[in-house]
Amino acid sequence: MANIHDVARVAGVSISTVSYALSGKRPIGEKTRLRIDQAVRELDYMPNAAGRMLAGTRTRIFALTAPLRSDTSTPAHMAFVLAVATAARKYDYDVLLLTEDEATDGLRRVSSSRLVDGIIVLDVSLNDERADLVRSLGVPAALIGVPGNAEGLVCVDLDFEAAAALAVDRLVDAGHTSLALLGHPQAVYERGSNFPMRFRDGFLRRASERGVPARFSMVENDAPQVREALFGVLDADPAPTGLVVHAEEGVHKAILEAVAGRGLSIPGDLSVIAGVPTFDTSTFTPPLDVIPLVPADSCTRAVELAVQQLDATVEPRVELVAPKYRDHGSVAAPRRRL
Amino acid sequence: MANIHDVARVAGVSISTVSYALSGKRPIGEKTRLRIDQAVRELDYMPNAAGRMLAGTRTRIFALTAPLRSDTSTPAHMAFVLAVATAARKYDYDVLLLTEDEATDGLRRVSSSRLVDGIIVLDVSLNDERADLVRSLGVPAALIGVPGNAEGLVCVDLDFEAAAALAVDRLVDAGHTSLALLGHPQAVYERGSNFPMRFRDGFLRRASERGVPARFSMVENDAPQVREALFGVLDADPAPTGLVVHAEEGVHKAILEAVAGRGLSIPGDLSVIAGVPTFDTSTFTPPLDVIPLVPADSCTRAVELAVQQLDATVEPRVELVAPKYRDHGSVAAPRRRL
DNA sequence: CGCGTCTATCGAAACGTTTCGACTACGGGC
DNA sequence: GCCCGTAGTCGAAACGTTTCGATAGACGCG
Repeated sequence: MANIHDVARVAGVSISTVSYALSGKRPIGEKTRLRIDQAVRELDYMPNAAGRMLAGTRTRIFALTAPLRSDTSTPAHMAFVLAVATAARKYDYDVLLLTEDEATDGLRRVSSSRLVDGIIVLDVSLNDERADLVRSLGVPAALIGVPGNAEGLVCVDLDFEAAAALAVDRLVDAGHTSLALLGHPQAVYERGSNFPMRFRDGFLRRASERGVPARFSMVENDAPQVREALFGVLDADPAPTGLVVHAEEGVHKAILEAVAGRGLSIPGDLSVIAGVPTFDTSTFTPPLDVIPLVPADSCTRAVELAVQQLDATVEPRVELVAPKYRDHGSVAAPRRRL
Repeated sequence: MANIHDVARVAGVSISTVSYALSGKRPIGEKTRLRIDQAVRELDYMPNAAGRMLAGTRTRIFALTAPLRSDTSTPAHMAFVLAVATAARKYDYDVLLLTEDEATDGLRRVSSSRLVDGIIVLDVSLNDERADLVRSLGVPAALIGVPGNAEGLVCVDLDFEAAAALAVDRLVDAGHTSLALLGHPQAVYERGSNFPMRFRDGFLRRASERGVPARFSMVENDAPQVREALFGVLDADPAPTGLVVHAEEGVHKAILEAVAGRGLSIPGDLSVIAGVPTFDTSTFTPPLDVIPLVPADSCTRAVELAVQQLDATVEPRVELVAPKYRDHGSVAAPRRRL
């Protein structure tokens, strides 16, 4: 495998000239550069990563810590991992994957051995020990999600409260006077991530601000229980005519089936909005209006912030990404009460 | 950040002594080692990864290439990624994640810059360009899955044909005389991975060997269509009393619902076996007998084989992992024909 | 007492870059 | 004619390890 000395010899220059020609950090004569380019191609030269890391002060690697356990990993997790990896490549960074059982030890290891230049933290929970660790390590880092104590940290996340509020506004603006939110299974609210709560709180607060009665119900991820929960909600008084769903893909499908099974039409009898899913609701029958959670949005920004920390100090902050509404025709004015 | 020179100075020895003390590659005097250990703790020393890579000939990093696109990533993919990362750590290896759109370029990049010691290839498809690339790179590698042309490659995979045959045997041994397989959506068989076909072929072949009529039907991932496909199969003549399902989790659930909805009991009216899922079927209602696909099995072995290639030549091979059957009571003798 | 054989340790080279400082040659401004 | 700045190039140091070969002392043995 060719190294920089080989290239220098073939091109008839010194190695520093080769280095500068490749990095462009100093001007190089036209024909010299051509000879060097030629030699590089001829030898199929590619700089050795270890040499580079050692001499430069960058490894061009980020650690990505995702609390992945095979039992709790949804397709959404994967989408985030993917989005981080893709965003990192845009800055010529690679991604080293750390798993759940290595969460803190792994972070400690790769950062104090200087294997990585920074850390991206995924799926941050309210009481996340990785948040404290990152703070104490003092390494460039960006969290995707907001921990209980975000002091001194750089965090990025979708504005879940605003997303829920946006859903409420849409429904109320369309004329609905009674709303409901079907949420994740109870376990999700108890352990871990705080975004389901933020969505729920945003929903209830805005409904109250708008003076509209609203109920919230948690739903297990299982078709019969979905149906039961849905019917329970729809039979309330006053019966909700606007529904927001914040749940897994399977639950959405089960809800649509149950709605159809009950002889209700969307949006004729019931207006429905899907809240912050990572999957595509436009292929559902019927397609659902949606306020999507786009992993690429938060992840790109997080990587960007991590990169900035490499040669400048970045003020700690919580950046909330504004939600967007996508209309697919599942919201309409409520049918007149008889 | 302390380096090996600092440790040497504090311990009052030379750096080579420190290195040998830490690696254990040469004998070190008792009290010298104690002084070194003490210095290491005192300074919180951790060897610099880049220096190590450069001097040693190992980077202690594997590349993991997974053809992940956010649109096609199932929880199963994640389970494999996870299993590889976990297995790698057992050998003190870290995992660098390469994504779909970087598949070949990324592999080329990380291997010719010597950033990784080897490559683990996930979710190999029949006509996988990564297989050819790995062959031509001549880098230690292990594929999980079997490409069309496996020549010169080290591959590991579950023995899907044997798994299907095992399912057939169980049902036939229990007395069933007509079987059916509900498989993945058609698209899965057309594009990509070959394991669904291998499972299907194993099923049909063993059924034919056992002289039992068997039908195969592809099922879209959508509850109404699942029901339709199921009923279509059950209404065949002779009506199958033994059913094998090779599909996503949601499809399994939809099938169980549809079976119940039709007033059929498991295993009273219908015996059901789940074929090579990565999810847990013991919590279904009713729990299903299963021949599980355990990501950790193949992944651990693949990592092991990659590690072996680092300092020995490993003969190219396709290693098929033997399937195991787990009984949860969803198979019984068929009810007597009236 | 001299020799070989250990054990424990050291010094120095090597890994492959990047980057700093120095040098030459050249052109322009005064 | 001198001074300065700039383009283009080179040599050497530095990054932090691992590992080879050498050396010094201890020990047993003839």
